[in-house]
Amino acid sequence: MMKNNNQVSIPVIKRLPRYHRYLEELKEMGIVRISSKELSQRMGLTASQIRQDLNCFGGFGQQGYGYNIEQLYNEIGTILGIDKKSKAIMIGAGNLGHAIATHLHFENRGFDLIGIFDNNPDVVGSSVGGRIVMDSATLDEFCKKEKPVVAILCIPSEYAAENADKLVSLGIKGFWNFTQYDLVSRYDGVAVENVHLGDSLMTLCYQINKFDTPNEV
Amino acid sequence: MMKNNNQVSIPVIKRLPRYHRYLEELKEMGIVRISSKELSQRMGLTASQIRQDLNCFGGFGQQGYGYNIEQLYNEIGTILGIDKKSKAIMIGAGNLGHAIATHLHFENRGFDLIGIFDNNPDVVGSSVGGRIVMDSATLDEFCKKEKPVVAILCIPSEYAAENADKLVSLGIKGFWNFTQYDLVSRYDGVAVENVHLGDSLMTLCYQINKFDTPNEV
DNA sequence: ATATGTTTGTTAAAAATATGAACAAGTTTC
DNA sequence: GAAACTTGTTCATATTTTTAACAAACATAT
Repeated sequence: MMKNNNQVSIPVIKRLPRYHRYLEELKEMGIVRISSKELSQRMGLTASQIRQDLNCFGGFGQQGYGYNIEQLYNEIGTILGIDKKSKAIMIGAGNLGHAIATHLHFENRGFDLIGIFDNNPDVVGSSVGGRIVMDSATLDEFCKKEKPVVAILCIPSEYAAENADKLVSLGIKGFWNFTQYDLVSRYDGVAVENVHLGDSLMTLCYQINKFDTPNEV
Repeated sequence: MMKNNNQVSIPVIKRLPRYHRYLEELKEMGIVRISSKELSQRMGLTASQIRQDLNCFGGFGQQGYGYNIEQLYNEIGTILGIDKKSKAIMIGAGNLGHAIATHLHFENRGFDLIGIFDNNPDVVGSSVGGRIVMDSATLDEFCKKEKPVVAILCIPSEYAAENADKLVSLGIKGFWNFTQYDLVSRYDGVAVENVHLGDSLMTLCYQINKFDTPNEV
């Protein structure tokens, strides 16, 4: 069913989780089928874009009928790979790491969080979301044995570079980066998904002040 | 000094915080000036783009010299409005809210977090980052008195819509939305900055699995 | 069965965004 | 004062992303 996924653009990929969310909601409402037109109205975009996005991966709909919601939901899940359950580890169990580890449902999004590491003796040994925080000193050994593929960086920005280098050498193929440090294009074949909360907040700041700033040409 | 900010594209705005970060780093390294060429090499983009981005707001450089780092840093800060210190409140003091409230430096990014609210009696009254969590029942009164402009939503997605509607009626002009709920275009003149962590994780999931999936055309 | 209305997949056009080249004018440096 | 830089700006081009259009396929109703 799947088409060539050789070069699907990032913006398309970024929209898939949103489709997935809306479809899940529709599914739970008991709705069976939907047209690109109606979905577009619900989501606030054009029907054309929906059809084109989906056709990057294959034809999941049917003329005159539309899309079967459950089928499309599953297809998008497969495209995203959330049935794979890749092994992930978290580096840093501070405030943010703690919240991410307990708040997110990794298992619903293609990951299995198999280890949390910190170098603070006060934190090592404590429980975070039912998982015991391990000492960073044992990271090498752990990785060689368990072979995680993704690392979640919840450490201070100044330690990001050295940690990332080390993790890549230990076989990590992707980062979920919560630090301010730019991991962009530092390594080949390593995926990086940045969550720059500070940048996001500043963008909001701009938008807020834009409205009530008089034009001062 | 500022040009017309009537219609600067979102991609440009989203790049400003990154410029800001790099300039801060250069400033702390004691470097005084930099050319668009050198900055472009450090940041992995073209000198042309940097000059064009900056010129959306005005001419901050000087021929033959380049840009004064401290000055440009301050200018970008002003453009983003981080000196304004807009009043912000947080709704939801669970794991994530707790982490956001204690981890982020709001005062460096144009905001002053003046209140945290929750409706869980076990949480109300506790201290989060030095701030006492207030009862959601007192939200109306608080807003009428303090007039916050931004709300940070750290509540379960199913309560997002009702809370947002209420907050808008109480004068909120912008949301930092950590829920999965789509606040897009629900209100006019209200800024929304989404942090969809689940979507971000699924995007990473796709990228990870893309590499090791054989083409099945 | 047939006609009518719906909706997809796909192609083509349009819009937005990014890139690159060029250059006069102002600075710095020697 | 001359040579080397570098910006702000303009223009042309390339790339990416979005929107529009429509034939072919299906559903539904009579």
